[in-house]
Amino acid sequence: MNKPKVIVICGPTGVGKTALSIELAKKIDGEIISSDSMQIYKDMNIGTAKPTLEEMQGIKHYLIDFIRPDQRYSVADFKHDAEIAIEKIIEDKKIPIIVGGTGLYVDSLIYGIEYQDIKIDEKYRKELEEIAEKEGLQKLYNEAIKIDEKAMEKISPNDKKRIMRILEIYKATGKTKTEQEIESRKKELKYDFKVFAINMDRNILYDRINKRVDKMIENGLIEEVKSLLNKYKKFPTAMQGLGYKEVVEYLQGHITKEELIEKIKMESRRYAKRQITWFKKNKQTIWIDGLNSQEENIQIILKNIK
RNA sequence: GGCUUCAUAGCUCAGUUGGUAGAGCAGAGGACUGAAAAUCCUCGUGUCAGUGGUUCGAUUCCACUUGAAGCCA
Repeated sequence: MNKPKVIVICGPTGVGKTALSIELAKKIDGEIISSDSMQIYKDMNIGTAKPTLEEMQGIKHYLIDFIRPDQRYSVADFKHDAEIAIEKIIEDKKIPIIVGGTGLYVDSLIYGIEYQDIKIDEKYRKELEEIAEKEGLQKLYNEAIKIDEKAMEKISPNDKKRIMRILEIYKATGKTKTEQEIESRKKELKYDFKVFAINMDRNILYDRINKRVDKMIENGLIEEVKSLLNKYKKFPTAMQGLGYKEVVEYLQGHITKEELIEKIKMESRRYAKRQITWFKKNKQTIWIDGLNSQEENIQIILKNIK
C-alpha cells in the first residue's frame, strides 16, 4: 500500500519558507499546515512574521492564528491537531505541506511520536518551582536521577526545564521518560514525509534577519505588544516569543529602544543558528539553497517528491 | 605649545614584581520527545600600537614616534 505523501519545508527564520511554500502549494494544489510554535497565537502577527491574507494568495493555512495567547499549547496538541489537518487535506484530494521552523513540532510528525493523553499539572509544576527556588535545583536533579538515571545522563544539572519534566512525566504517567520515549515510537508512520530544509549563506541570512527586525519595529511591533498586554492577563508561553519578551523589557524601561532592536536582532540570529543545528540532525532531509530562484527550488522539490 | 594618563582578542577591560597572556560580552559548534521563538552544554594565539635601546630573555623597564583622553597655557 502506498502511503500518502506529505511535504515538509523547514529551515531557519527569515530564510523564505513562507513565500516558497505558497508558490509550491499553488503549483501542486496543496494546502499548508504551519509548524510554528508562535504563529499559532491570535493577535501576534508582526513579531511572528505571520503571513497575511494577501501573502497566502488564497492558499488555505492550518494551525495559524487560532490559539489565544493566554492559553497553553504544546507539542502534543500540535501533533494531534496537525494530524487531523493532514487527514482533512488528503480527503479533499490535496497535498499537505508542513511549513515551519519549530523543530520539535516537525519531529513530532515526521517521527510519528505518540503522546499519552495527559494534562500538564500546573500545581505540581509550581511545587517543583518552589523546591528549586528554596532548596536548590540540585535537589530536583538528585530526585530525577533516582527516577530515571538513563535519561539524566544527557541532562545538565542546570537544565531546570528538563529536570522538571522528568519528574512531571513520572508523576503524571507513573512511567520514566526513558520508558515513555520507547513507547512513543512504536507505531509505523502513516505518511510518506518528504522533508526539505532551506538554508543560505550565513552572512546573507543574518543580514535578512536584521532587516526584517527593523521592518517589524517600523510596522508597529511595539504597539502590537502593548495591545497584547492590554487584552490578555497571562501568557503561559506566548510571551516567550522572540521580540515579544524584549519589547516588554523595553516598555518596563529596562532597555533603550536601540538596545531593544539590537537585542531582538541578536536573539533572532541565535535562534536561526539553533534551528539550523536542529534540522541538520535529520539525515533524510534534502537541503535547498534559499538564494536560488523560487522556480528552481520548486523544481528541486517536485523532482524529489516523485 | 607644555604636562599627565592611556594604547592587550571583533567590543569592554584584567594581568604579567621581565620568562610571549585571560575574563565578560560578541561569535562558533552542539544537544533537544508534553514550556521549544523555550532551555541547556562546549570552545579563548592575540604582530600585548610602531621603532629602537637595556637584558640571556621585553607585552612588561627606558627613549622616541603615532593615536586617543584630560589638565595647563
